[in-house]
Amino acid sequence: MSGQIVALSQRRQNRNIIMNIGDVSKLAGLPPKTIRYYEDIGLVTPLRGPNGYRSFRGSDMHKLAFLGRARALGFTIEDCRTLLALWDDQDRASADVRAIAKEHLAQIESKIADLQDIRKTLTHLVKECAGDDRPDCPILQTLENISKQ
Amino acid sequence: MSGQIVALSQRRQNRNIIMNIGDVSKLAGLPPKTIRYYEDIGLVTPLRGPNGYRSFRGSDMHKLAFLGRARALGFTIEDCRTLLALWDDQDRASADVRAIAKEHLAQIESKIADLQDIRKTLTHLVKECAGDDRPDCPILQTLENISKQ
DNA sequence: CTTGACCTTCCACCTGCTGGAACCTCTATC
DNA sequence: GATAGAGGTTCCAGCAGGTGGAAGGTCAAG
Repeated sequence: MSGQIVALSQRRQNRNIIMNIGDVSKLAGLPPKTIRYYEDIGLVTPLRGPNGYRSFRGSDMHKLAFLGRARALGFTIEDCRTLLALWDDQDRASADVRAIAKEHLAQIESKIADLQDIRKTLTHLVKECAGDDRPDCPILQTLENISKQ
Repeated sequence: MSGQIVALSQRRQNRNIIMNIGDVSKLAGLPPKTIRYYEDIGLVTPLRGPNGYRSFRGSDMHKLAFLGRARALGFTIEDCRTLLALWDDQDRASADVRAIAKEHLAQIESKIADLQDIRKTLTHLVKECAGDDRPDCPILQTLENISKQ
């Protein structure tokens, strides 16, 4: 990890471990805009250099990477805030973390089920529809009157 | 269908086929707010009575029901706009409708795949985590460093 | 000393509604 | 005729989770 940082930002690394937004953006895989947004809502609090630039420490970087992964798993921002706090808290109970993940998993599963229902209907409709230049269309008929489904 | 209307709005039905927003709301299964929103964005254009109340004709009702079903299948508002236009167009080609549905189906399937990936990871993590009062937590460890997954 | 890549802030916009305030209107009842 | 309550109206704000763009400051290289 620190090898990457050195490779990516040799100058800064030589003086300090502090990075600009572009550097963390590349390392954490998050757009600068998103990182600024995360600062706005208090998920990270980078330092500021004398020029007004944000200065990200290693710990900020880690937080952002953590956030990127949690968001990629579909956790809400508020879940992320809680997870970050638990991460920081050495006295946490893993049960708290697990509860959040479990609840989130349940929502994911419910979403999958919803989408599978939709997929089933759509697949059926797409199969039924001739898809030629005639106007007759079972898809529109179904939307017109779902009982025809 | 008209039986329902009569049952639901006998007075109005006796004079005319025109309904207030509450009536169509119940019949189409959409909240009044949503119906007003759909008017705002030009999906329906009910008439207005002398009191300023919206007056929905049977055709407006049908459009709203159509919209409700299309939205329930996850079509975007813009898709709905197009589908409504095709529905109105007696000279449409069913291929146009089918293309929209097919594209939408592809997106649904991609979403399902994404969610299934997430589900897999979360299921694994939830299983791994003891969920007791100790701080050790594979979930946080994974978010900290996804390669540990 | 200029060029271009960064960085800054701020404000608007996206999707698809939803909540609430402030106000008007209709209908039923007293 | 007054009034209560259930409708209806408009407008403005906000949700999640950012994204786009303008207007401007800064830095490093040539």
